[in-house]
Amino acid sequence: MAVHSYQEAIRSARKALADEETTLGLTEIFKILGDPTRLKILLALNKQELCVIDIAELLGVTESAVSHQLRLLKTMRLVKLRREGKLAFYSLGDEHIEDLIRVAARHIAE
Amino acid sequence: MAVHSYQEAIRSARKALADEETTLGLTEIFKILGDPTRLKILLALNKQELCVIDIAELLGVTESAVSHQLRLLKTMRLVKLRREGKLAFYSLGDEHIEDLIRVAARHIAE
DNA sequence: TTAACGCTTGAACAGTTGCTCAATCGTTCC
DNA sequence: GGAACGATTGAGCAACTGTTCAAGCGTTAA
Repeated sequence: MAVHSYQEAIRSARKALADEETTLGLTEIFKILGDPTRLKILLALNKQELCVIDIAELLGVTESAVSHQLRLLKTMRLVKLRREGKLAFYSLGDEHIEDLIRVAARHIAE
Repeated sequence: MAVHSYQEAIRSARKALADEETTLGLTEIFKILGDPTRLKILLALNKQELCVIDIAELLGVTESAVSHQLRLLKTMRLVKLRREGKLAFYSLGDEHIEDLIRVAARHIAE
């Protein structure tokens, strides 16, 4: 639908901003993905579960740094945890993440 | 395709992390979207162009704050500028943004 | 029990971020 | 020209973020 007047444009924009709560929820997701360590963790867990030590080694960062970020990701329900003995296996907790990353990648490729 | 051994899982993860440059590009996009002011600007410009004063009023922030963020968005080619007299009309510079926001919204709605 | 291992946690620190404020620029109107 | 207006800019600041480091927890192996 085309916008016919500037007044109408402003009304349309106001409508797009109406749901403040959703908007803030969106920023939370994007903020999470906007850090290299966290995004790499999610990429690494894309198709399989991994334990903390291996994630750390794959990313080239300390276990501590990974653990801190995993806690955040778990809180946001983007990863989930399975304990097995003294190992902690993490895996993706949400199927939409893959979509998000794919769409963003398309932007880069343009 | 299923992963049959943990060694294979590690190989798969390593492959997912192979393209460091793309990964960093992705975080740049997500970082941009991960701020309420910037995301709101993009939402407001979703279907029409707007000038700085009106964006500021719609978001309830100062023109200065909007202008700072618009500069960033313009640098990243997420918005583009059209000057008309003393007004500066901004509009979306990329059609993928809408997709990104839609996919992220789906995550929230779950 | 003790030691080793995988992982987590909290405090502290350095770096970054987004805003405010004041000054300024460019355009329009008188 | 000068005033008004829309917009931009840079410096400064407060808040936030991600990492490091050291300490500690739970589990397993000796």
